[in-house]
Amino acid sequence: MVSVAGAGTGRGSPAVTLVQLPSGQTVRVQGVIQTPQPSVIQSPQIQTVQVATIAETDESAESEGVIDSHKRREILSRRPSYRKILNELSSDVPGVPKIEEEKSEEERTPPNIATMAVPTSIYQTSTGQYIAIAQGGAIQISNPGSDGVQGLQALTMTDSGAPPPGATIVQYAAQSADGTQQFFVPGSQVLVQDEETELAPSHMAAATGDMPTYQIRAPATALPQGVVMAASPGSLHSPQQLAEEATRKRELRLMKNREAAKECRRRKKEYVKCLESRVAVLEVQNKKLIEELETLKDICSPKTD
DNA sequence: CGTCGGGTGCGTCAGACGGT
DNA sequence: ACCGTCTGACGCACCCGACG
Repeated sequence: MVSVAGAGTGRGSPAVTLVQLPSGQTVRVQGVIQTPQPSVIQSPQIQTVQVATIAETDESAESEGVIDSHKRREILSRRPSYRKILNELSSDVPGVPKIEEEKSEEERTPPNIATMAVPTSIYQTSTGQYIAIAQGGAIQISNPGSDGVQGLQALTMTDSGAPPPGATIVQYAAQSADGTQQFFVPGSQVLVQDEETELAPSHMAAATGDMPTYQIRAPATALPQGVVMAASPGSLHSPQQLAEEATRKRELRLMKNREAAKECRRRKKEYVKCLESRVAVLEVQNKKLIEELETLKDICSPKTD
């Protein structure tokens, strides 16, 4: 699980130990005695761990009477942000990767767009994705909430044999297909029909490799079923329109929350991995401390027969 | 082969939290 | 105060190995 390779353990020079973590990551661990920190227990790195384990230390805190009930309640009710905790960990431990801060849409869009061939139009979908249509007709989708690898998806335009009147089929390889997606393009609409969802009502994300079909339609008189045009509140009149607007808002909220939940789970997994790595590192440190303590004991109190 | 239990991922809801 | 985001909790579906 964790392999340790000693390197430069000579006295007087900083002892460096290479620790092979389960994830394959190699971490350099310095000899603790040479480091300025007086005690491992008082290491500032522990503070961030305490944030996540406060609930478990509730009993001891109560027995000590150090924290009054109000304060404790306030602390207990505060949920940890995996990003914050991990970033605090990262600032303490250089080897720990940071979770990238979410950038504002204005900030994170340009790098993706910059790699494109001067798009003539950039649109945002109802799922938060950005769609850029270049002058050559190429369509690229950038997913602001995803990794860089997934962030840019290339669409391929295909002229099938007999497309529906006024429709162009656009295909792209999606990393995950989560239900029907809709996005709106002024002058034309794009309807994503997730065949996986339609044919098999399974919600599992095993649709990797499936090819949802985009249909770009001209703003015809009748909208395709399932497509809801974004309407400004001022243009709503009838109760039916209000209900549709409420439904649309709810769908949008659910969609965003769905994505947020995915992202949260991803961060949580990353956070747990980080903690496991720290456990591995601290175990190695602890082992080395014990060994050094034994060595010092031998030096200070040689055996006398 | 059918069943059971554990593990995992997903969607949704509710509530806390932070920004405006 | 309002709104968007984040995250714990819950229920559900699916997968997989163990077991009879």
